[in-house]
Amino acid sequence: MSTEHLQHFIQRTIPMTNEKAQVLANKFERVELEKNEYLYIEGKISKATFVLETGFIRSFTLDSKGNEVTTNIYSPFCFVNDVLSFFKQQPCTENFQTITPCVLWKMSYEDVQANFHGMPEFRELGRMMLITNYSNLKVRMLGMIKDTAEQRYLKLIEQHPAIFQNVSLKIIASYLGITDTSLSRIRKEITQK
Amino acid sequence: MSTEHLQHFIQRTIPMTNEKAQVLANKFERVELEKNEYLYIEGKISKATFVLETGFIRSFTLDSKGNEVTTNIYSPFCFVNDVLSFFKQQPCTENFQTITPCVLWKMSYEDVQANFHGMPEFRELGRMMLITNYSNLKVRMLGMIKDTAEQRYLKLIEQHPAIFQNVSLKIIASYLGITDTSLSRIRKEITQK
DNA sequence: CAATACACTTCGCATTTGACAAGAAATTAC
DNA sequence: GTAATTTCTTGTCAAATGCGAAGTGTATTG
Repeated sequence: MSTEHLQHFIQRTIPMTNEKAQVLANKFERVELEKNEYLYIEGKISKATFVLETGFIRSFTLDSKGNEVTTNIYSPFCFVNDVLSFFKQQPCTENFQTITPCVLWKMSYEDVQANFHGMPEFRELGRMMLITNYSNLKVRMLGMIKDTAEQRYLKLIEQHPAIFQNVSLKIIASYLGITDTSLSRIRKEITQK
Repeated sequence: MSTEHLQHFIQRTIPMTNEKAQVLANKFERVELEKNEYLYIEGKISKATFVLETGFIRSFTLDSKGNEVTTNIYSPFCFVNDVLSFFKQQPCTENFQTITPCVLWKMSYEDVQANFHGMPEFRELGRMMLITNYSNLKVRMLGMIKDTAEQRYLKLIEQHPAIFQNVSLKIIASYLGITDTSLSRIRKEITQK
């Protein structure tokens, strides 16, 4: 299978020559997953890190009442991992599950370790993964604070319309921090305007 | 003024010899601030990074209705900075303000840059700053999802009792994601148990 | 095709939470 | 020490939100 798109993703993330990017891309293993398969389980230690090429993935955890709460929805191309669990080899704090069939690129913890010291580009990629994740989390956190549920919904439609063709409104609602009932009400109000 | 405590903080963060830690510590400049002074202003680019030795600081932003929402409360010893603004030299997304008089250790962006390449310990400290901030943010985010306001309140008392002697309940309530009215009700219920 | 499951919407009701205002207590300023 | 300000609590009321159930439409399966 072609690593062409993966290579471009790497170059978008960290500028480097085609050759270097090709070397890095070849260190990933292609993985296909069905719908509803798990990448990470809460409480277990992450053994691999992923890049998503096609499909949709969500991370979720349980609230105090036992309800599943979606913490993130991943659409391609992007890193998919529990960075803290992976780098610090501590238990995952969330579950990661495919929402649709997915094509992923996988690298094991051992492979990352083996390449980390020899290749500066590798370290840079790891660093960028951390910064990207942190940045996304912060944007999300501030969005939760500053915006109303309706504003978050409109932003999501605008920025990730593909999610609405592939992910159920129940999961989207949970990601927006509301129930599917409330989301339904919001959608009704918007169409009436 | 003695850099002794700063040096120990550095060594707790990244294990290194006393000599190395002393060199690093000496690159910080001691700063004293009054109550209610600002370290960072939303929209401006961070020019310095801080370590808090004594006092309390909060970060906050405005929600869609213009209310101040406290995003974090900092108590010593800890890093205080808008990491993304500092490292990527992009506008701050929050305001940082002293809640009490504070003693801080400051390093300018230029000094960090000047030392970053020569000293591996420096890079490590920067990396650890990023990881610590990310980890804290993630714990906070998950706490907001998984716990009730009462549970968050009890955890804060348990883990940072000193905050309750130095920070107003209005700010604490906002940090917990509720109004001061709700916090007052929670406190009442707890004492009645 | 029929049966079943699933996704989404909608209704009524209960609960939670916030907004506002009043008042008590504590702190600060002069 | 007194006045002024701020902080904290408490009550009432209104709005927002979640919950459970019912109903509709769509997709899936045997």
